Amino acid sequence: MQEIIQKKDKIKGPINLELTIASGQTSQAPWIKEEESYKQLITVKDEHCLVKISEDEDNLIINYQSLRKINKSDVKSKVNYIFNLDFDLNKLYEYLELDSKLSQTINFCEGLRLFLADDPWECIVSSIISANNSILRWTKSNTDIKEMFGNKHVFGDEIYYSFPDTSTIKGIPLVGECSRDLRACGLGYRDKYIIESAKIVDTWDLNHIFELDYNTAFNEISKLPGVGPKVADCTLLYGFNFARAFPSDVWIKRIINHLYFDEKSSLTTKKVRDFGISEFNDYAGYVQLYLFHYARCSGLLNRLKK
DNA sequence: CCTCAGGAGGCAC
DNA sequence: GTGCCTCCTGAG
Repeated sequence: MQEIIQKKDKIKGPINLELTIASGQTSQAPWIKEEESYKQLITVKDEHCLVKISEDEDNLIINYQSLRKINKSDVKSKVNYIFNLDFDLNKLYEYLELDSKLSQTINFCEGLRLFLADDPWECIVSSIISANNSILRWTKSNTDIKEMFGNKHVFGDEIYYSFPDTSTIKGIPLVGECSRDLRACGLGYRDKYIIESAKIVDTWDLNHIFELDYNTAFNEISKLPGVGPKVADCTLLYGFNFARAFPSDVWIKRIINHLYFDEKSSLTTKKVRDFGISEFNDYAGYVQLYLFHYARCSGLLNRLKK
């Protein structure tokens, strides 16, 4: 087990691991909590690496191990990427303070950061599963896919499963042909979307998506079956770190409607997406994250249900 | 038993 | 382009 100590005062703004991991962002299933640390199998330069992250008052502590040799600096930059530690949260808070509707979110979201995907392909699948679904079922499906179809990795007495790649998933038979099918993971009719998407992504170089401008990337990713506007934006935000993406669902529509429009206005999720992108620009993704978490914690979400 | 929530796809207009 | 229905699962 190797160790990386990262001083919190070198990070721009606060970091709350618990909040970030457990806030229901659709990039990946939550990391596993073990006493005071969180652990997960991630990939570092194509090598599988078990990471355990914890914190004390002054430091983030990253412990890691892998079967083959990997560079400490590569582990550090991947973990920093996943927890968006290079992002300046203080600047975001200065921006949120300018709008009284947004400034109230800070109290509920102190240290909440984007929880970015270790693997963009995993994020595409988990975002497809999130559509028309609940967080509880979504989490279970993601975990089941890894355990049923992923590769097993043993570290001492601990067993982890990596997320199955496109060539594995595209070969999974549809329901009825085999008992070990995707529906056994509880994801319902989305099974064919995932298998068909795997066939398409298998012919893509996903790293290419990172290089595109946001609109082009949105059009590209929208070509996949099961990927509509909301899922495309989730994928671009959490899987490819496009800060402008503003995932717009019924919940964010209700919140935006309540805060920025007449209660009786006829907003659609599409209009809300356009509003979010043009209003919040490069902070759109964070504003969506903060508004949703604020609404859930403040009780606003429950009031908007009625 | 029934009803409901949640986005994408598909079809009608 | 907009409106409406179905897809599956688990919770109530």
